[in-house]
Amino acid sequence: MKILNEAYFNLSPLSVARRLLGCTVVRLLGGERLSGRIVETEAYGGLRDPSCHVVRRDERIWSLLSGSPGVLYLHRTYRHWLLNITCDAVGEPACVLIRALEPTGGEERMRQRRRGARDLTNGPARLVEALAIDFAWEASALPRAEFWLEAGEPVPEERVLNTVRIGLTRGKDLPWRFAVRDNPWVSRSLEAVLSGAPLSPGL
DNA sequence: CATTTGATGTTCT
DNA sequence: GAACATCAAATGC
Repeated sequence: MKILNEAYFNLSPLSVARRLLGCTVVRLLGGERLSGRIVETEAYGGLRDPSCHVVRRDERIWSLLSGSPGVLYLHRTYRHWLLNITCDAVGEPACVLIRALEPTGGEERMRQRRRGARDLTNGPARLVEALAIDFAWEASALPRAEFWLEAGEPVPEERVLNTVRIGLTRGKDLPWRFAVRDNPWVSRSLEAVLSGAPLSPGL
C-alpha cells in the first residue's frame, strides 16, 4: 500500500482534489485503526479563487498554504474544524478540503467520538470529529505516525461528479468540488447542489 | 424526503 | 454587530 507524501500533493488543487477520490484516510487511535475512503473533496486557493480571503487574511496561513505540499491545514468555522491538505508547488497557495469519507474500519469507535450521532463521516466537520483529528497537528507534514493517507483504486471518470463548492459566499460559481457519484456518504446529493448555483457548462 | 432555524466561537468591521 | 469552507433538531410536505 502506497502511503502518500509531499510528492503526491505537488500538483494543482484541482488535480489533487480529483485524485484523492478513492484514497484512504487512516487514523491510529489507542491501538485501533480507524479508516475511511475519500468520497468528496474541494479545491481551494490559487490566484483564480475569490474565496482566498482565507489566504489573504493571515500571513501565517498564507505561508502555510504557499509552503510545502502535503501539510495539514486545519480551518475553523463556527465551533468546528475542517481538514485540509496543502498542495501545488511551493509559492502557489492552495489546499484541498476533505468533505466526506466512506467508513472502512473502526466505525464503532467513530460513533463513540460522534457521541452517538447518526451521521459519522458525511461532512467535513463530522469526519474530523469521528477520526479525532487534533488541531495540534496543524502545519505538520504527511505522513504522521498516527495519521496518514494511502493510495486507492482510482475512481473512473464516469463515476466522478464535478459541481460547485458547498457552503461558500464567495467563489460559489467555481466547479471545484469532486465527489463519487451516487455514493451514500457524500455530504449532499447532486440534486441538492443543482438547486443552488448552476454547474459550469465547461466541466 | 426537503427546507428552515438556532447554536456556536472566533475574527473582522 | 456581521460574517463564517457547519451541524443537529425541528418543521413542512
